Amino acid sequence: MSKIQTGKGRASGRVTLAEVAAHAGVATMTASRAISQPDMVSPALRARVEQAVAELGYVPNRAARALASAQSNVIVVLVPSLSNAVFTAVLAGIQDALDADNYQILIGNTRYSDAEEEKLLSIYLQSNPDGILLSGLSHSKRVRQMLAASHVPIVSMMDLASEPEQLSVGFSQQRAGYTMTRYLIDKGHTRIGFIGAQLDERVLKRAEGYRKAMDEAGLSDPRLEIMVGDPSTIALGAELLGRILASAPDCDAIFCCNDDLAHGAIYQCQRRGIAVPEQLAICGFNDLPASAWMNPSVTTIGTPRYRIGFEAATLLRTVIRGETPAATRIDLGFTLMARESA
Amino acid sequence: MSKIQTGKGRASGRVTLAEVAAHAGVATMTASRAISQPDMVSPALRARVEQAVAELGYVPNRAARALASAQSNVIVVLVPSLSNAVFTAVLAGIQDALDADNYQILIGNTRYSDAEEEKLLSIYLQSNPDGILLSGLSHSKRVRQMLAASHVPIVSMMDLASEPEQLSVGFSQQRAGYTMTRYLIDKGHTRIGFIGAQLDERVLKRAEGYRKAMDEAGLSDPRLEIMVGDPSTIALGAELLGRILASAPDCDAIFCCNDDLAHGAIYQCQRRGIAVPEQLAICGFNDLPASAWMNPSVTTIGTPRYRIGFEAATLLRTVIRGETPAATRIDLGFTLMARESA
DNA sequence: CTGAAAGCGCTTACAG
DNA sequence: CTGAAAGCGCTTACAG
Repeated sequence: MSKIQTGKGRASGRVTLAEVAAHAGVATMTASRAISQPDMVSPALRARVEQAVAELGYVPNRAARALASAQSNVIVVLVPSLSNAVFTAVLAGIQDALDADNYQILIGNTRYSDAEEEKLLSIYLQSNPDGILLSGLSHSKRVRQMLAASHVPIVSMMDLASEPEQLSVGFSQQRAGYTMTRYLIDKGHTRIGFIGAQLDERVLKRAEGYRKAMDEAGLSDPRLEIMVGDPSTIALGAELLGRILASAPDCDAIFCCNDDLAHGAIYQCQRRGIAVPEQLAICGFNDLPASAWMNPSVTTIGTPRYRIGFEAATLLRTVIRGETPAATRIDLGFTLMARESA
Repeated sequence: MSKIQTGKGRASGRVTLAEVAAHAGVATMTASRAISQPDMVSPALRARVEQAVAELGYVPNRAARALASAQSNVIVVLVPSLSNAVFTAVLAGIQDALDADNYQILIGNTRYSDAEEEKLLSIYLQSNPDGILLSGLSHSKRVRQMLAASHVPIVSMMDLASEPEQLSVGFSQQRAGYTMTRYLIDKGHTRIGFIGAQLDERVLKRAEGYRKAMDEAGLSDPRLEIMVGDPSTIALGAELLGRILASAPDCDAIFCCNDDLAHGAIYQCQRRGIAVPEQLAICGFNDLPASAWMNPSVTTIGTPRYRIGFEAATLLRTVIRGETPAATRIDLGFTLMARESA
């Protein structure tokens, strides 16, 4: 009883479990159980502990729990961008999937940089995460080494892995690029340009799909491709429209690697007096909200980003629990949204 | 020496500091210092420890460090949304400000919900954060109690606190709302509508500013106000345009509480054949990227969201270090962006 | 500059 | 169902 102190603990200045236990008149570990595994404690003691927790304003120390249990309840999520609506939707899906469990989600923004990804991973690995959600399949050697050494379960999001041992949830970026290009070809376009920015692995795969379709149709022409490493923005789309029309003035359709670019290209056409789609068809990728509302509305590829996050988190949780997942490679597909702009 | 094991630690399955120390032939605490305070260790020993770290692939256990040092190096950030570009910009500013330091940033998305904010805060408080960055000034009683009991330094973002003891970084939402409304009045508009969604505290303050300006000009009319709790989206803007024109058919200008709504309203005007700004002026708030590019380009309020994050994090860091900040209330202002739509 | 000891606040087997 | 003991992997004063 005399262990009840001032209500302030020691080093951390916080109430400890031992103080709660003393206050409730039980052993520390009974208090621990009353909190973590309430079913294993008699209702009477449980109630006393709960009351002590409330009276003392006890806040568990997560570091102590993690250290003692060798279990962090942390899940790390690495995304390349937070300003891209695609990844914020992925995050929303992850949050929803993990909401019931007591996981702490560590969100890292790699900003499309290998160095940043390495840095974040090395820091987050210090938290001994239960699992990791990664964006994309291609990572630097150091990242792969750290990941392998950590023995932490990983699920890759956005695209599908070739080997089934690697857990992945997404859709074929290449097939989506191919599908959109075929759509434009089937509409009768013959001079179809491709505008790619950021040049992350997903954009590169979409470009591959574009090239495949163009090759098959005998329509390939390097002048029709504009690829730049800058981030995808509306402003860049406007600029690249000018670049591609300079490079291929007879261009009759443009496949933009994502919607921001397509929006910028369309706004720029409006300023230049180019009729979309009559003179120039323009389509995008990802189906951002504005695409359905702009005038003209934008033809694009709808992507299941929320579901990617949700299913990836669900899959990861299954693996963390030691259960065997029904599938290790979950293809969520994509949808061609045919609208006015192409 | 015989302490060097298989390279695998015990419970956590990881290499420990003790193993690193044994490998380097030094005491555990010398190894600890070589890593945390390298200046306090002789170059020779430091090199041996560093080599041991590399050879063994040592990853520090953050939970153990936090527990022993009673210092988490965690900073909690609570934002109401991740799909709103305003808050992702705030986060980018925070990241940049804290990049050099070894902080782990815990990002929580409260989804504009008090209950969710309480839940996240109670979980994050378990990590014993060094500091907290909060969005807005108004919080539930439980949140205020938890915050007070925690004794953790807090900086509020987005708006300015009335009491100087409360650290805050942002700008006056009310003044911004007033400024935009005055602008419309000065342009000769007399039937100025206000469309508000989400109805978080910032929107409410902007509405207050709108009302003040309208009152002063003797132009107030409740039929000119549409307030709904739904999240701000382009789709909602399109819908609310219809609602306000039904409520006040003679409306000659609309102040949308943010850009998404303004975009939707403008797209809807285009579909209905209403000329913007000739028949109806429309303006927004926040200056999202599309606002500068749309046709017509959108008159709006430019807000210093990136800088809010950056300065708030910088202020918090100052306080955490025990230093006295130059100012406790940092007004970053706003900018009226007069463009084509109003 | 270097080190042996104690302790951070929990949980995990192990008994009873 | 309940509890005394040991230990998780670090760091913090305190000596030398």
